[in-house]
Amino acid sequence: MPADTRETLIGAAQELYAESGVAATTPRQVLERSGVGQGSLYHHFPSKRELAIAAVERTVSTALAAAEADLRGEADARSRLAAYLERPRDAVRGCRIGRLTSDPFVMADVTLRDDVAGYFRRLLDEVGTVFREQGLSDGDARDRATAAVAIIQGGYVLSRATQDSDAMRAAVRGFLGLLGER
Amino acid sequence: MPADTRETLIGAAQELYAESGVAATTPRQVLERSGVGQGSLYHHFPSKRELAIAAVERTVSTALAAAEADLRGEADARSRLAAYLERPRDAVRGCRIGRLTSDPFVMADVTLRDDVAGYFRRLLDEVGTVFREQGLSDGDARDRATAAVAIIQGGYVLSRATQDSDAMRAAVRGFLGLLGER
DNA sequence: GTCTATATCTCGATAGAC
DNA sequence: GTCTATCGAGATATAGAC
Repeated sequence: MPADTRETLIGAAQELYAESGVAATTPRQVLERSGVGQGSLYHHFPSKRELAIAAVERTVSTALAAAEADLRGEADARSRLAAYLERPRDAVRGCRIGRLTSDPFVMADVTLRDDVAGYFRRLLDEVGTVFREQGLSDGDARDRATAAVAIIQGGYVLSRATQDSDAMRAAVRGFLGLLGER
Repeated sequence: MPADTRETLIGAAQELYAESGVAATTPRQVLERSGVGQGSLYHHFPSKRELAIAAVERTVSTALAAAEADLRGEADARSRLAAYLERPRDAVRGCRIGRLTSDPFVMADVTLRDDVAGYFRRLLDEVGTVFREQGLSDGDARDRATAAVAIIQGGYVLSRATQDSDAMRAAVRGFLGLLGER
C-alpha cells in the first residue's frame, strides 16, 4: 500500500523547503518530488499556505524534539551543552528553520512567523535551563543561552556562505573553548 | 540635475534586497522604488542578474569598510572587538549579506555566491587578526573569530525570528561576558 | 481521491516610438 | 536615455471527468 498521500506531500515539501525555502518552492515541484498528481495537492491542502504550515510545523516539532534529547539527558550540564553544540549537522545546507527568517513567504504570514518564533523561544528556554543548572543568574543564563544558539545559527550561515562545513565546527570550538576555561 | 539613474537603481535594489532578498525582488519593484521608467532598467543593466551583482557588490564593499573601521582603530584589541560586536545594528531587519546565503537567486549564481563568500572570508580574516594580536595561536584566533562572527549572524537570525532587537544584544553580552572573564 | 486540462496572474525581458 | 505596450514562460489555483 502507498504511504498516506498527505504525509507524502508534507515530506516532499519539507525536503524542498530545506533546499530552497518556502517562497521559491512551487506546488509543481512538490508534486514532482512526491510523485503525486496535481489535483491531489489541492484536495489535501486548500492552498500553498496550508501545505507550508503543515510542513513547517512538522519540521519545528522534529527539531525541538532533537534539541530536547540532547539537552535533557542524565549527563552533567556541560556535557549536555557540548552534545547539543557538537551534534553532527549538515551545516553547508543551512538551518531548515533559521533560513525561514529571511523567507518572504514565511515572514509575510503571521502563522508561519509565529511557528518560527516559537521554535526559537522554546529552544532558548531549553538551553537557558541548562545554564541555570550551572548556577548562573536568570539574566546571565539567558544571555549565554542566546549566545549558544546564535553560535549554531551563525555557524550555519558561515558554513553555507563558504561552502565549508568546518566553519560550524570552528565556531563551536571557539565558543566551547571560552566556556571550558572556567 | 537628477542623481545618476544607474546609481538610483542600485540604491533602490539594495534597499529592496535588504527587505525581501534578491529572488523575491522583481524588476518592477525596483522601478517603482526608484521612480525610474521600465525601459531604463534594461538600458543600464542587461538583466536582473547584472543589477543584482552591482547592488550586492556595493553592499559588500560598504559592510567591509564599516567592519574595518571598527576593527583597525588605534584602541586596544579588546576595545576594537567590543566596538565591532556592539555596533548599533538594525537587528530585526536581519543581515543584508547573511540573508543572501538562503536566497535561491544568489546561491544559483556563481558570481553572487562568490561575492557573499568573499565578504565572510575577509571579515573572518579581519577579526582573526585582532585575536592574534592578543597572543592567540593562528588556529585559536581563527576559531574565536569564527565564533565572534557567528554571534553576530546568529544574533540577526534570533532578533529577526523573535522580532526583538534585544536578542542580538543578549548574544553579544553572553559572548563578551565569556571573553571578559580572562 | 486522483487525474488532465486550463484559467488567471505576474514574472523577466523586448519592441519600438519619442 | 526614457517611455508605453506587450511577449512568452511559469506560478497558483480551479474545473470537471473518472
